[in-house]
Amino acid sequence: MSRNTYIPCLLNLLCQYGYDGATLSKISEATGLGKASLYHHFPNGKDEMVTTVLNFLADWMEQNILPALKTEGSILIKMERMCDRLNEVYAGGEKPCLFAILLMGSSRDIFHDQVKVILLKWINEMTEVLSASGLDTAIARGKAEDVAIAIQGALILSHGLDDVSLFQRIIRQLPQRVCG
Amino acid sequence: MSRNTYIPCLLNLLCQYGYDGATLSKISEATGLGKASLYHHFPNGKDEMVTTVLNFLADWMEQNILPALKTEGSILIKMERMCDRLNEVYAGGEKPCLFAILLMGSSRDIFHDQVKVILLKWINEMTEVLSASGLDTAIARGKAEDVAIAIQGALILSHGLDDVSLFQRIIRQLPQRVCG
DNA sequence: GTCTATATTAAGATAGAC
DNA sequence: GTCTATCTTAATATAGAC
Repeated sequence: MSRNTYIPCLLNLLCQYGYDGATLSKISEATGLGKASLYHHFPNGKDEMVTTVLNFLADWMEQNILPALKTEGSILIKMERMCDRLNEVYAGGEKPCLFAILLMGSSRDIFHDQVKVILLKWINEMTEVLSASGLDTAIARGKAEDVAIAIQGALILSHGLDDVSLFQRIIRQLPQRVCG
Repeated sequence: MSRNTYIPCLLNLLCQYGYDGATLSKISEATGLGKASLYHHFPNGKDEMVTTVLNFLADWMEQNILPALKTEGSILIKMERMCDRLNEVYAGGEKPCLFAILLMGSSRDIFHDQVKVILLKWINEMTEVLSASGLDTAIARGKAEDVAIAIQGALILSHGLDDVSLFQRIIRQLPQRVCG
């Protein structure tokens, strides 16, 4: 069993319980591995597990979001494809964003730099695509930021209000909104 | 010393360290009270401290955000006044939102209901103001949600990217955007 | 590569003196 | 109303057998 086997399980635990709440006991139970076995796969303990998950998410973005932004077609099409993938990974708004989770509270100092790199890559890529369509660079950057803001905000509010329809509406309207 | 004395200190600790990270030891040090003294003021421990802070924030909203929305003037003016207060309470984007913090991770189950009530009150109030100006109710509701989404998303991104200019831009543009 | 058993630390919480 | 001292539990982490 490679350590990659446990990444989806770790991601779910972190999303559900947060960094502090995802204890080694819970991880042990969910993975079916004893604590000592977890340290065999992740010698640096929980922080290494989280870093591994973040690397996985960075890869996922590279292989899903960025290709969606580079497909042939209009900006509208590109944004629709990206939103489809975001809708998948956030399970229609049911699943919170690990980036936001790790940025709040005690885990922030540990993982902030890694999260920042991922978020920046996403926003930079959107900015580039929008610029390439002839938009002024500053305007493109602002629109890219607005997309990330809307996604993150919609996830927070959907969880806070127990109403995924907020996230779903944002996902549906975003492509048009970026083009408008 | 009433327990209200310690609310600003508790709020800061919770915003900085999160629910799990704001330990009784840190609270004891920051307030200058021993652990046993903290239990004198908050017999139910940390959860009662957090609930007290949430009640304070609900009051703060009642006395700051809602009045701003009810001042004389156009929707633009109302929104500008509300944004001024939000800019204050979030320290220009430097300070994270306790609601978002508590909604993520292990504290979610404990405080979700209380947070939901506060967020709903805010959104409902904005919806009412927008409706009163002649807007269709569903449209008004959507715009109100969009405001909350933009604020929450901008706070997340500003912290994630170490760049409060995102929050400040959103705060600046929101009033116009709601009216557009 | 997985386990049992355990070490170490720190968390939340309480008793009882002053 | 605040304190010192202590209790209980659970967290991360490790040693060493298999």
